[in-house]
Amino acid sequence: MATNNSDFFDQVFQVVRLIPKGRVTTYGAIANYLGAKSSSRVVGYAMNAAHSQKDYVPAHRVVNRNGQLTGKHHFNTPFIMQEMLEKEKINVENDTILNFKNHFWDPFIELKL
DNA sequence: GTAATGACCTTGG
DNA sequence: ACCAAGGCCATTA
Repeated sequence: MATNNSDFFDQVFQVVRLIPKGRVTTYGAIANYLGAKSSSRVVGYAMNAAHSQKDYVPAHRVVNRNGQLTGKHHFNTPFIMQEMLEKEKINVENDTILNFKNHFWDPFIELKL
């Protein structure tokens, strides 16, 4: 361990960066992909540190199981997240992604673990 | 060092 | 079907 306890965090960042444009995923999916489905909270916490990361992390493409933009308030502005998603051709209304299942990006299927 | 919180999810009543 | 509580891991006070 080279003084890098971001092991789990780095994993999350890697997966999030791999999310293609116009697609979204959930914390549980990432956690489950990493083998820690019970630790979905840590995934969300990792996103909190995403801003501290050197590389940009599309945290706006990560939402909860309900497809709700729970972490929009953690961005620079609470509107940036929805704006970004709309730019990705993703319809967002009432802080919730429409056709969420249609835009859902599953690492298990896409990354074929 | 202990206690409480958090961008969540699952299960029980 | 709806409401409530627990669990998991890490960070911060």
